[in-house]
Amino acid sequence: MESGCIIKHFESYAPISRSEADLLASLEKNPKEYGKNSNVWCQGDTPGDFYSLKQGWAYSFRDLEDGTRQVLDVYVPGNVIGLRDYAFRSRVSGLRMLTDGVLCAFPRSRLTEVFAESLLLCNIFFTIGSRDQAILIERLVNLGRRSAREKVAHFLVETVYRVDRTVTQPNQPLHLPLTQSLIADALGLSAVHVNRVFQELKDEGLVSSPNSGVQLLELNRLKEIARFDPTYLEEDIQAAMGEAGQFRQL
Amino acid sequence: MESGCIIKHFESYAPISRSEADLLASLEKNPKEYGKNSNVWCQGDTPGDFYSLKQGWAYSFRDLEDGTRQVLDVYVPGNVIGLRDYAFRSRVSGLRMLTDGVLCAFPRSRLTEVFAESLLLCNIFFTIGSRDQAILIERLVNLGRRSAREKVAHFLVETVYRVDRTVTQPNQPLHLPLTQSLIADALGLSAVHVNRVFQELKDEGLVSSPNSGVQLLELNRLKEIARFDPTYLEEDIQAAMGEAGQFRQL
DNA sequence: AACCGTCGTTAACATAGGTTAAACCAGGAC
DNA sequence: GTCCTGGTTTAACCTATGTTAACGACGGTT
Repeated sequence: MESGCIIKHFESYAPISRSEADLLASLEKNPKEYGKNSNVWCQGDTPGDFYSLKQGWAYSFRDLEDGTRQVLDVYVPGNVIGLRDYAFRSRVSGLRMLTDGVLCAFPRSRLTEVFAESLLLCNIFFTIGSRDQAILIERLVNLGRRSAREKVAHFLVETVYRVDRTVTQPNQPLHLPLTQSLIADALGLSAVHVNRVFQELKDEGLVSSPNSGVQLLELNRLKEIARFDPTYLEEDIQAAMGEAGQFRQL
Repeated sequence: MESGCIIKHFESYAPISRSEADLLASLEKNPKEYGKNSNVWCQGDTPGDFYSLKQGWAYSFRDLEDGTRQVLDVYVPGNVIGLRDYAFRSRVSGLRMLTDGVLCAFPRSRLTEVFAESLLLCNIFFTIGSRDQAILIERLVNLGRRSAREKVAHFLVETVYRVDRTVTQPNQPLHLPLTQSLIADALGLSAVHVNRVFQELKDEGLVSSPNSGVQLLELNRLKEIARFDPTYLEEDIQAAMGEAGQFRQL
């Protein structure tokens, strides 16, 4: 477990060598715990570090002038967070914990060095950026052209897909630590209306909400409602680097 | 002019060396002309090339099952297009010309080589990805949490900001080759309603629509309406690479 | 000149989703 | 136990935006 949280995540993209693992390990400063609802950074802050999310859930968001907010993305364990601010002098969005969790920080200033030392890692970072964009694109489609019912279903299904299923028990009911008002702010809806949709979905036996959070009971029905097509989550670094890529030497 | 269209664009991020310019030049296959409304690629296609937009305007979009569509982004001369598909086996969105134009293609397979040969170019590509994300984020906020009037104003102002003002005559009225139904599809609105807000804006003397396209007459008023904050367009590669970055040798 | 297709415009009507507000519920702090 | 607080639930009411449909203006084609 102390193999470092970035490393494990990166291995899911491509086999990485000993030296590359060392390089990644050198990036990580000490893991740090954050309490539920605590801010990791705020929009406008000067970006110093990127993070990888070792435990727990987080979300990025923008607060608007009129007191309303837009949730931009939800992060699940394993995700690399903050690359989006790579070339900016201030953070374009805030980051807050959705649950208690642990983050590993690594300094932005060292990213260029990593690029220089490992082409594979460079490609993986690029792949992550590409995937992040694909997710944003899909969220855009969701916001722009789907009904509230479809939006909610799509968001739930996507989130399940993003959870690393190697961690989740395959056949267990799927539990997401999302609140209804978070979902509302992610989908551009009011919390009241999200609740209306939830009542429907509950009546149909597709979801339930125990103490807190959401349980997905009928993933397949939800996929149908959302017309969910997971292509946009199936990135593949081989497609980018070609077969030869991974045999390159340092 | 034949210095290559990518090169000019990249120089706007950082001074690039002779050898880097040569490297970039080697990427470009022949510029090719595309007619208005022609498809450059379709969603689902196997991604082979990236493009830089030398002349004219283009837009990326997704067609939905119910016949509706979502416009994802509009591209103006100079933009690099398609990086988003970097790590995917099929294009996540289609690309179509908004006007007649010229594109330069460069093969994805060579991008890794570029990364290997020039750290600066690698960083610039990363910066472009970062900027693309910032634009998507802002579009998300626009779709999720603003009124139709604000959406339209914001979209127009953003688009003006993205046009390279070194090309545009500074004090000329700003003309954008956008159609109302494109704007509708970009903002998740109906064409009819976009027209309604256009009537308003025209009555107030903020925009006009001559033969075709949109003229912005009162940019400052539009910015107010949109509560436009251009921070998200002001990326800066120095922030990422640090001061030392650009003095590195090949 | 006549035709056609695309885009813009307008009006009448329909509805999904917003707003407000009040009650409720569970868990944590004391 | 009692109080709070953050989240959920319900209901009544309201409005921004969608839908449909018809017409007009323009540019390109034959």
